[in-house]
Amino acid sequence: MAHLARGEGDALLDRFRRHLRDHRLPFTRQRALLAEIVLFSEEHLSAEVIARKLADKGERVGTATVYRTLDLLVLSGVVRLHDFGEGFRRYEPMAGPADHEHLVCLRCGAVEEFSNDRLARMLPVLADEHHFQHQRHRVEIFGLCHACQQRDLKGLR
Amino acid sequence: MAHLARGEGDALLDRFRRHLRDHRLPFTRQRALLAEIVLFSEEHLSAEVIARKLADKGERVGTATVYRTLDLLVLSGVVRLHDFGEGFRRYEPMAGPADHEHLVCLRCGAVEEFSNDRLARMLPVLADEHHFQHQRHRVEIFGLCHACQQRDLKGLR
DNA sequence: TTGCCTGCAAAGTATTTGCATAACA
DNA sequence: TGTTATGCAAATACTTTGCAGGCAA
Repeated sequence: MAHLARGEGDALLDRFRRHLRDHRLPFTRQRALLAEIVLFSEEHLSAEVIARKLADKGERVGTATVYRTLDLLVLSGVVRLHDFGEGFRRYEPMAGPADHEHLVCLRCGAVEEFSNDRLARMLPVLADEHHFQHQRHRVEIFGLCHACQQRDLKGLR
Repeated sequence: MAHLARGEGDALLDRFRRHLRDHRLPFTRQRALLAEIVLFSEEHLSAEVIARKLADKGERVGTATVYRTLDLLVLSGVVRLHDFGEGFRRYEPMAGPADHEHLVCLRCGAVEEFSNDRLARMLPVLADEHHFQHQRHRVEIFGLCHACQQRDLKGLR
């Protein structure tokens, strides 16, 4: 992960604030707290993890507010929603215009990102071959992350 | 869809029966009914749709049995489980050893399949470049199916 | 017969909604 | 001050589990 350039989180936060202002929606304490957690995170957070981070800070924020604010962040275009088929959703800061794909570790659940031009160019072409109009896509590779591979090697010795 | 060669459903059904026999598990009426619906389907069915198909046949099969039998079908390796992030899961007959990817229509929800050798070879390589051990992957392209594109064109005239 | 299965209903998990109160602009 | 948000709790959607009774081998 760790794709956010310094200041990128700030830019997203600004965009979020602008979105709220443009729609005459208040920038509340809860929204600020949530936005900060998600927009400056290097991970793909779940609603539950976000709620726990708030609780750890000593902030009392209701579950409904967490979900409603996440919706708002997605609507503002500063956060991207993911469903890796785990039974819950994850949220990550929108990292510039560059799309990226995911590597999901089946052992430890870690999620890494990658992007590849050749892949990105290929998918709309493949769609077209099937008379399908590509709008967006999702590529996920499931397997073992580097750390878990190392751990396996150690275990075998 | 429509990828199943004639007789392929029968082969899968045989494999399912063999799996049950090998594990000393009974081949019950419900399991036969469910297997038939899923293994001979051309679509990616949800548990709900499967239950409805059973009900339409006048068969009374409990929800729990539907889910438990689907688990069994997945375990036997004759059915593949999918989660397209719709809030529920879908099941499709395992179509030979050839992996395929999905085209999901955002308008009508139709799911088409496709496969591409170059793509299939590319993904393990990309994983490897990130020191990630590829086990399986998921490629989904979201957009408009041919029918929905046509419909749009008509609407514009 | 014996073990596994089945249906039902209750529990579980993640998320959404309704409503009285509270906070923002 | 007038919206709109918030927290709580109840509701929802899909799936899983527990249990008493019922089939398959």
